[in-house]
Parts: sequence; C-alpha cells; structure tokens
Amino acid sequence: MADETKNDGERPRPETTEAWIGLMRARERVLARIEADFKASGLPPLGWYDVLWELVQAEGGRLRPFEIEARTLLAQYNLSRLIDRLVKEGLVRRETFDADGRGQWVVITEAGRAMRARMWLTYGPSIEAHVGARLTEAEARQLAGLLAKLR
Amino acid sequence: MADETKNDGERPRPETTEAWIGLMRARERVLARIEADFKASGLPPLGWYDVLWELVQAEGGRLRPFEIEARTLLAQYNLSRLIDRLVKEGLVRRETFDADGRGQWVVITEAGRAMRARMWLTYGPSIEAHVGARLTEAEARQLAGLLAKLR
DNA sequence: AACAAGTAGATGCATTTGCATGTATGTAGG
DNA sequence: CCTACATACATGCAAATGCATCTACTTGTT
Repeated sequence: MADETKNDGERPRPETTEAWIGLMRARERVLARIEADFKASGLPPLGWYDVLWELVQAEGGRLRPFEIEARTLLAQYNLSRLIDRLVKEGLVRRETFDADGRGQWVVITEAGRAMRARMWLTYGPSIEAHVGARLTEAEARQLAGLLAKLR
Repeated sequence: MADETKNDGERPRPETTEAWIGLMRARERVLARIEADFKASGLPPLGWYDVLWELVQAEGGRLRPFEIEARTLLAQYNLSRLIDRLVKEGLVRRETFDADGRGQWVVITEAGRAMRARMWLTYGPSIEAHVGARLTEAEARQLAGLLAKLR
C-alpha cells in the first residue's frame, strides 16, 4: 500500500528540508557540547569510544576490522589508522587470524576496557545533559524511531 | 512546572542513548548518500552550499565572516580558510568593511549564485530521495520539531 | 595447476581540520 | 591619553581525512 503523503518527486518538500537541516544542526550542536565535555575531562576523541564499545560487546572482546567498519560506519582507511592509534595507546592489539591470511583480529586490552569505562563516566552524563534533559522519554523514543527510518 | 518524564540525573536513559546514537548514525548514512550524489555530479563539497546559501539569503548578498560563522556553526578558523577557497574559485569576494577596521564583507559573486543554484539541482532531489522518500510529511514535521529541541 | 577476479587491509599523497597563537583594530577605565 | 582587555580574522603546525592505489591472500573457473 502506497503512502500518499510520501513523495518520490524531485523537489524536496519544506518539511523534508527542515528535517534534514535540523538533523545536521542538531548533531553538530550536541556533538560540540559532548566533545567539549570530553576535552574538559582530558579524554581521547569521542570516535575512539565506538570502536572500544563494539569490541567490549563482541564475544571474546575481539572483532575483525571489516566488522568494526560495518558497525561504526567508519571508512576502511580511517579505521585502519584509528586502530594504529589505539594500538599505540595500548588500548587494543592486533592478532593474527589463522583461518584467513588476509585477516586479523583486533582485540581489546584491559587498558582498553578501563578506558572505555572511564570514557563512559563522562559520555553517559554528557548524553543525558545535552540530549536527555531536552526530551521527555516519549519524545526520545519517538526521535529514535524516526531516525531509524533514515537508515 | 517540572516535567516528570525528563531526567536531570547522571545516567542516560536507554531511550536517550538510542536517540543520540540514532542521530549520529542517521546523519552519517544520509550524508554519505548525499555526498555520493554530489561527487557523481562533479560538485564541490557540500559544506560550500551552506555558505553560499546564507549569502544569497542575506541582504545585498553579503555577510561578515562572524555572521556566517553563527549561521553555519563553522569554526572560525575553518570558515576563514573556506572563504579562501571560495575566493580562489571566484564564488565570493572579500570587501573592506569601513565601519570597523577589523571586519570585512564576504560578497557572493554571480558565479557564486550560479554555483549555488547548480548545486541545488543535485542537493534538492538528493534530500528528497534520501530523507523525504523515507518519511511521511507528518513524520518529517515531527522529526524537525524534535530535532529543534536539541538546540 | 593456472589464472582472473574478489576481498582484507595498508599506505603515499594532497587536502582539510584542530589547536594554539598571532596581528590588527576597537572599547572601557582611570 | 594610556593601559588593559575584548573582538575580528589569519595562520603555522601537527593530526586526521579522503582518494587512489598497492600488497597479500582467497576463491572460483577452466
């Protein structure tokens, strides 16, 4: 059943444009605030969190780079070098992946787990302060639902 | 009157976190698609559009850098160099601002106006395709409204 | 086996960003 | 007027990003 209020045409409707602009601006603003909190706490870049988190979630605390890539939407070449930085900081280590000579494991270290936990101490409250405090529970749920449609 | 469903506490509620993650991911995905369209059309970076648009909107087709900064959320040093690039491409020009020796005008050129229009030919349909087509009119309006709360 | 094509990941190079700081001008207080 | 501080914008340098390409390994075909 076609939804008559959708639009497959070429020119965007005003609501659509506003939603898009709003999306860009909102993420920009909130991100700036969260990053400010991170810097104030002397933490590494926010982007590190996502990788560490995916690794913590993963069974055995390890993932293949291409799996991290899919989960985080990072570009392959960016991830490759981000892993370099994480390795240099001792937060993850690379291990050989025997079943495929092209592959490797990225394994989170204890220091990595500790760092993720430490980052969450800032990140969590920051999310709450800059997002949660501005939305009711229902609104947050609704927002998440609408955003999910854009993937 | 306090809204009991809001949360000033430290730990983010799950809905809040989902909304934030969703915000990051959605903008990432949609942006990637739009930028792909831009590249396919041989257009300059998307970020240029915002500056050109603000200038078109502005009276006399000109603004002070700090005004552009406020409207676009660009960092001062980034804007300074973005203007350099636009000047080099002949899309804007700098003019002296007599009332304040520290200031300057950034004026859009005819080529700049033409480029903005040309970019919109891709940008508009791209927004519609990647945002509009996924939301009903009511949803888009709702989304815009919720995002507005995050500023 | 031999080879074409695909996939995982790394890397050289140019561009862009972030950060700190610099320069010039303006403004307010004594 | 002089000094102190604020504002507007630029810039040197290091780090991150995008892009194209490279290497190494794997898989499917003949």
